[in-house]
Amino acid sequence: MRDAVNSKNSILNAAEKLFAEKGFDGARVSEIADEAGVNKALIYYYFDSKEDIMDSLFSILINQVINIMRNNILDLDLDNEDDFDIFLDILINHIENKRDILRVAMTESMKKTGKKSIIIKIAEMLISSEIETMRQIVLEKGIDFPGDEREILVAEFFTGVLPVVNYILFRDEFIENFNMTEREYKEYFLKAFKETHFAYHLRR
Amino acid sequence: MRDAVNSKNSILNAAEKLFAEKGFDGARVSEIADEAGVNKALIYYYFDSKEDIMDSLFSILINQVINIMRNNILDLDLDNEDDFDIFLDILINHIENKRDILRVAMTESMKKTGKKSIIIKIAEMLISSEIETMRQIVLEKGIDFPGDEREILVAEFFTGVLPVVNYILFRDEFIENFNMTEREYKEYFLKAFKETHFAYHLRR
Amino acid sequence: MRDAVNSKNSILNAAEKLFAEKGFDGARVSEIADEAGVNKALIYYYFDSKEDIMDSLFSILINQVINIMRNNILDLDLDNEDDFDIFLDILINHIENKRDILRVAMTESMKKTGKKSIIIKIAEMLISSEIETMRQIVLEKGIDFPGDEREILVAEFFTGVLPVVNYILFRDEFIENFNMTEREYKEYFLKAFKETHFAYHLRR
Amino acid sequence: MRDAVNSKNSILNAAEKLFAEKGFDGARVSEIADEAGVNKALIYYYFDSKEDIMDSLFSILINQVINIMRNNILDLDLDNEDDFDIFLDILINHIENKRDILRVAMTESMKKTGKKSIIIKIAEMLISSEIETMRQIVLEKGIDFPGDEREILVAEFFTGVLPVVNYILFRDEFIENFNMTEREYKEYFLKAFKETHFAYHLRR
DNA sequence: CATGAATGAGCCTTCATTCAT
DNA sequence: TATGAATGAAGGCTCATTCAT
Repeated sequence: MRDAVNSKNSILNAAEKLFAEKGFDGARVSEIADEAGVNKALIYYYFDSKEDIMDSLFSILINQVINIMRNNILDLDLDNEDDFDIFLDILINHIENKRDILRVAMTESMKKTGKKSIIIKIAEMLISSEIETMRQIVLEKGIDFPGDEREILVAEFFTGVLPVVNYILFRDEFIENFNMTEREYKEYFLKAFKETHFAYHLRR
Repeated sequence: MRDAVNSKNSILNAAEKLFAEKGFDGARVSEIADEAGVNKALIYYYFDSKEDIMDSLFSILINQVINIMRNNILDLDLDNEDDFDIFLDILINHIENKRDILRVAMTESMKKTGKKSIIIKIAEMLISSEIETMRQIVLEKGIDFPGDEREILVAEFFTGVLPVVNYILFRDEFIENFNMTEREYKEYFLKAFKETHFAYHLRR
Repeated sequence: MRDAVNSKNSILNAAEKLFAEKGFDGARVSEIADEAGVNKALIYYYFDSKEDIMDSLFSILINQVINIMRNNILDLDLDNEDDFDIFLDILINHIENKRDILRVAMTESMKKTGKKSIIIKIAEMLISSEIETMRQIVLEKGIDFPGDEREILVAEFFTGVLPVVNYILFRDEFIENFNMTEREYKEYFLKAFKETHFAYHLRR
Repeated sequence: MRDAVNSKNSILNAAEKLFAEKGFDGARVSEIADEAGVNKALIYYYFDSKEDIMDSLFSILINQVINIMRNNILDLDLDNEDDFDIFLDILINHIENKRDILRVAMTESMKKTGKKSIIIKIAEMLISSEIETMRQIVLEKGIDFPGDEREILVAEFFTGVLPVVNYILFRDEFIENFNMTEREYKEYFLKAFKETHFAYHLRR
């Protein structure tokens, strides 16, 4: 191979896949090496430790989230149904693409390790970004700034972001166990999501 | 403390705690023994394997869910705000009490192991119960049976149950990182939850 | 085997032998296990780490040195040739018996690790003991206390103890390479040692 | 700095330092490369293996010993106190300069590897040289050839050379642990050494 | 000469599990 | 029931060494 970039990426991809399947502790470094098609020792040439691989993956994820946010998605007017649909589509698409690493992020974030979890880090970014957007809207349109920014964070996080993430992560199992098609699964979820989260935006 | 029943319970309690903290793979049988104050080998007198401990915990959880469901919680009329509040209170309380094991259930269920996850099992129970309840209402009141039972499952699961579970599981970290009090955290969540999930019930 | 004391001792003996042959870093834990006839993991049941094995060996050595010192060897009058001969005999015998671990102690002590080496620890014990003995003699006989106790330490250590230790440690190689018998080797060394170290005691 | 000769020398110097600090097995090839400021692979351009580096260092040491011996140091009359002082000074100086590599030579020689140790090789050189010198003296002065040349070797080695070597190797630790100045340490040792080894020469 | 990338072998340590009492 | 001792099977990580450029 003799190709540094490819080797390192192979490792990252393999790790992402295996961490998603078995969890961080359940995945074996040797499996990652096999999956990546590289020598096990090479992993330690590029990374300090197994944990360092996960940190790198999380770091990449965070950068991607930042890029997504920069792409003015948040400029959409979520109180408008068409915009909300577009936003939802984009959001689901992004989450869909980051499925595996998000699965890892969720499971690892739920452990009580004492360290700041990656999900919280992402939440921080989202809120600070959303608040910035809001301030601009407030300035431009002269409307009231909504009560407490932390209130928005909590609402968006638990009734907006997390349901979508969970919808993606549990899809395969849901479809298999409750015999529905992927189309039905999506239809049911979107209907419910719009009746709840969109309704919430409307009312504000 | 040193009799049979207590030994077994000590082990289960210790395992619940450690699985919640470190995940199933991260927790060590010897740690469980230490935390439980029993000899490591004794664990294998009561349980076949480490996995058997978790299965036992999940089995207990499922029985508790069944008991909760039997206690006619589902007889409440969720389209009535007072009833919804009562229901929400009870639900949150129950989830609160099962915090640790639910944390384990969530993290383990998110892995792509191929086996039916415990979260799916619980979802199955909830839907079959809810549908049974509905059938009775349909019979008694002569009203229409709602479109598709699976639609209800999806809606209830992703916009009802999971947000509440996540609200409990992420509490400590949220409070710590976004400097809010426990009271504020609860207030913000309940407000959002009612504006979404309760609104959803109303509209049906 | 199922015999704790024997297992632990087997490990210690095997480690002593292998550390002496190959040095601490050169010896393999698996070799130690094989040599001891125990499972490799059992080593970690009794010891925290490979280093802990060596520390235990050194700790045992130090205790033995203490015991040797307690056995009033130091009460001998080293300025009397017969006593000196007896003393020398005892000293050589002891060192002979602790050959292997002393070999390890010497090689490890020569590394510049920054930690206090075991050879220095033993030297400390010897000097404090010798000084105590001297104080008593001074008190009993009313003679002058020799100049500086540290002077004695240096002299005894480099012209007394270390030569004897080295004489033991280099024996096999000397005999093999300079074709002498064990008897000749001993004779030559004792002659030289008495002409130097004993002469030194005499002159004081 | 970056030319061939310097690269090789950097490697040798770095290896000497690290072998002295950590022993041959404890030192890492990558550390040597870092310390030398060269690429790790370059080491294998100049040397066949890690062991080859040490062999080169020992080879250099032996050549230096030969040079030292050629400088007619051994022509001094060690039975004359002034000459003995001069000799001692020169000897200590030389050993001082070869400190690090001598430390390695000592520790590696003490292992029971079966191979002829470098310390023994040096001893061989010393004795053959000394004996040659003696034969000349015997021829020139018509005096008796001393009993057994191996007797001389043993005496010189264990009561002459090794004490001086050890004095150098243990200096730093001695000074630090027995709170003496470097000057005191030297004074005490020289006094003892002369009272023993010089006295021995006198008596012959 | 020099170097970034790669690797086979193996090392220390751990862990779930079992055995004997 | 309970436990100290024991073990097979890895697991993460390291290291001397080699390769390709």
